[in-house]
Amino acid sequence: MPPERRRAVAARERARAPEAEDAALSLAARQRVGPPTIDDVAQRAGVSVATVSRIINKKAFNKASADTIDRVERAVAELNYRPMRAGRALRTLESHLVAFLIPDITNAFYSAIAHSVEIAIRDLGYAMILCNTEESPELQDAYLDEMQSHLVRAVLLLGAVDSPGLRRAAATGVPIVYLNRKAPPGLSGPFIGIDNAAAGRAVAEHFIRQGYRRCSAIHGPLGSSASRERFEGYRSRLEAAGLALEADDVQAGTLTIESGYGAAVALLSGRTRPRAIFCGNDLMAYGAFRRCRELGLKVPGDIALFGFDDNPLNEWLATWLSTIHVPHDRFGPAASRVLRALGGADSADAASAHILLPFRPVFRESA
Amino acid sequence: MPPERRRAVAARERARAPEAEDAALSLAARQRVGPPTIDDVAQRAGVSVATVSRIINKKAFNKASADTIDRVERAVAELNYRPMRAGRALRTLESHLVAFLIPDITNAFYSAIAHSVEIAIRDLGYAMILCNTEESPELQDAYLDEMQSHLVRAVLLLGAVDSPGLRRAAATGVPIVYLNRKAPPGLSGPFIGIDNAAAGRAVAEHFIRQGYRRCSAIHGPLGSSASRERFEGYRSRLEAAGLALEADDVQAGTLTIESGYGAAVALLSGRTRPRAIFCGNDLMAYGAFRRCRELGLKVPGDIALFGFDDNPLNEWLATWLSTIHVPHDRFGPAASRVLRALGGADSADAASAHILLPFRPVFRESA
DNA sequence: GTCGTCCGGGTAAACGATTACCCTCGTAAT
DNA sequence: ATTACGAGGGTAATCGTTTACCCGGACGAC
Repeated sequence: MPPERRRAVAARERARAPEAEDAALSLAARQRVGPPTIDDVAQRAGVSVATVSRIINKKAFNKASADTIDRVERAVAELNYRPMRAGRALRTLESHLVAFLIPDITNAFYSAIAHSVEIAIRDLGYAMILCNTEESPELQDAYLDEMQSHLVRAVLLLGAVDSPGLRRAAATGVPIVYLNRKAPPGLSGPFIGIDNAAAGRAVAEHFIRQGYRRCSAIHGPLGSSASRERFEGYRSRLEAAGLALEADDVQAGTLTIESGYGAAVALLSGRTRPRAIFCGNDLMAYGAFRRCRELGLKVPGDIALFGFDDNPLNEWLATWLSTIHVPHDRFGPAASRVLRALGGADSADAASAHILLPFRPVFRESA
Repeated sequence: MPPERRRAVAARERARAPEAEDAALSLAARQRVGPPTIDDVAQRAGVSVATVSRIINKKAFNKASADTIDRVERAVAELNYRPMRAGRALRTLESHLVAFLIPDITNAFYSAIAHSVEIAIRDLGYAMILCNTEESPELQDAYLDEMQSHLVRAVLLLGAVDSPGLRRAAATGVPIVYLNRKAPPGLSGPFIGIDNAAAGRAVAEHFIRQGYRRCSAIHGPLGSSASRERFEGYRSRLEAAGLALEADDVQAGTLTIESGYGAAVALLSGRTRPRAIFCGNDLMAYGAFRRCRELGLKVPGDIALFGFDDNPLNEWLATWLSTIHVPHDRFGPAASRVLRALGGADSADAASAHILLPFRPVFRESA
């Protein structure tokens, strides 16, 4: 029997044997283990549980004298009491948990965002429960359901994919904040991320400025607003400059290194090859890079690679990769603002707020 | 008022106004929102809550006829009912949460472990609550306390640091599993990781085999058993070969890229320089790599770098880095075994089990 | 016919925390 | 002297689930 159970069981046995004499009762009371409860604090401070609760929650302070507050706080410290979340959650029907759904925890860019968000969430007094969705609608749904039953305050959805469960969750009222990727069509909700279309255009402009005539692209899943918009911005800007992408020069990928490698194999298999490749994220650029090296192509001398996200490792390991820097460390503070607003009076505004973070092209030219 | 609250409030108001006529009652009953409860399921299936509970928990099936089971399961499906965790947790005094404390979520090696562990935890039917401790004892303690109040099943502690809260938590009975880094002195608990001393020796042997006469090291915090043991294994093996490390050739770091860079600056500032550097982890090797390039040194031609962990990105971006491959994808399954054992009859054995994972030196020689 | 003894359930008491009311003073205004 | 009121704090219901008991009937053994 896990030790946490012993206390409950003891209490139940006590209840079942009301004829037990006082000695046994107090024995049972003394023998119980597990964390102290609010009852213990109340007894030790010589007050009722109501008073203790009011004091630890800093509510209705007019209902407690300074002396009482002091006694209670001492009792809390002496017993090392911490309110059990389950009891509180059950009564208030809200927890101190915030769910964070992440498509790929091993992607350093995503985990940098997770890091930033975790700090913000902790500062708000919540704890973060992290779920890896692997871009799978089924997994996302399973977690969405699970998180609801945990009474999470909010769901932060990094890289949302469309799914029945998402639509269900959106309808039930738990706040969903979309990070990096907007809500799927028909759904709305606060969004935190960059202007992907503008960023895509910026890449195109750089290529144009450099005088690259033949440009190409490896884009991510077009079902993702982020991937779609950045690709569309890039494509349309090139087209406006008379450099329209040809079908052969566009490959679709899945935002993984392996997929970037595979796309580069296809892209660079013709007799002639593009001068520059815009990749949907840095990982795909890493994959493309390997293929370039296998073919003996110098980057960026023979072929320029442009990534997206600016993986924190880039400046150390991928000094050849130009990319769009997405300010991962600003997701947390932004999420914090949204979360606070959702709890406030202007929650209607917050529910549809779009926070656009500034992006910044980073040009890396070294070999 | 958050929608989840409305139901509770409605119920309370109902209780406060017992003279309300039936119409108002049923209105209130119909108007309530929020997720369905076990009562709703029971009513819809025409049974008592006890029966519903027994069926959804697959307990005491002899107490339900096939017909009843069917009715209940249909009701659950139709209402999309999911038991609220808080109620369950409060009653059973145990949750479906497993805490995972990670020193640095942006370190891809750690997050690869997190990924593996998350899958294993999900397979066990639990959810993972992830906390970033940043190697800080204070943060670790705060999270340890918080997790206890969440009634977590277990705490998986990746990269434990010694702290009062850890000793307190260890005493209270919540199972703590130490990953990668052993329990601090005086504490015991199941451990999952590699034989760091042997791995350190393997690095030394490689250097000896290669004929490197002057070897050096950038090690991590010696308070960490992992860092200490791998450095000690390396140092002692070199010494046994007559290649004892000199004081100038050893630098301490903090397992970050920046720290590796700084250590390399110091290490490579003398008139002569070591032929090889063993770094406490891959990140520090990345930092050292930059310094080497700044000095115009070829890696591994002029100077060999040896890392530790085998960051998943290495084979794509750091093809010059030899390292000790730690099987990050085996932490999850191992943790799963430990967790299952802790719940089983042999929990005493499990509480002190050491699972040694196989490591594998990876030699990368390309420029 | 009487006694176990299963089957198939229902009843109600917990789990720990919160909070709407209720109660009792002391004091001040009338 | 009476009323009003605020300060200080206690009582008990309640959140959703689980589960130890209780209960009525069917059925077989004696």
